Amino acid sequence: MKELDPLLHSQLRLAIVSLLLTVEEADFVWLKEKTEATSGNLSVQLDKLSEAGYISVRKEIVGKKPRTTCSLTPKGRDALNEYVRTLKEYLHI
Amino acid sequence: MKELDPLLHSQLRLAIVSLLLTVEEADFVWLKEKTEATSGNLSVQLDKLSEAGYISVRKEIVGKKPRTTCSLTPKGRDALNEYVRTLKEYLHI
DNA sequence: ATATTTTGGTTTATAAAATAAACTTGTTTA
DNA sequence: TAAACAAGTTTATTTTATAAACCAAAATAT
Repeated sequence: MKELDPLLHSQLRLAIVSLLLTVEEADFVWLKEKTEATSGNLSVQLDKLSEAGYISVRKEIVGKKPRTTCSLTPKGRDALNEYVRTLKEYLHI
Repeated sequence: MKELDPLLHSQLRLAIVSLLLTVEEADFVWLKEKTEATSGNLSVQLDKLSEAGYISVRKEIVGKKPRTTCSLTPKGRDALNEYVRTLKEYLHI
């Protein structure tokens, strides 16, 4: 049996990547609202996705406030597609 | 966002349940071969699924050897269906 | 006959994740 | 100007997954 990419096979990271799939760009605050994760957890998981090259993260100051914007990279998109393929094999869907 | 049943959202447990979906009954040795898990890991995860009522486990001695046979319960099947529904929502598939 | 290996596991220990709590820095607001 | 808030980060704790060690009985080799 093929293994499920452990980077994607995590509740929160899968949620993040799924959201990014629909939206082209998303900031920290929006992701936090959508996922209902704590800031800390979200921060950690974004780092992991970023280090894997699955998402790109841009940090800037906008109107005196910090803003962290994320988007799915082609590599991330590929990984997700592969993950879905594997899942479908598992679940016969 | 709905949460993915943590009992199913685990590489090995999902593999086990997926296999049981196709086969009505399976013994420890067969599951071990198919999943390529270690005995210890398999034993632990079967216990968790069993305690959750997702699978039923029968232990017997057959021809002087122990045999552990597992099968998916209706509850387990329902949980898996729900899990799949949630995943589909996440992934838009 | 008796060591030795194999089978079919279980139990315990370790490594890795996920999550939460505490902290930081700058910014409003009372 | 002290208190509260926003947007995060860092560190600590808990939970999970995984692996290593162990066990009992049977089969095999010596």
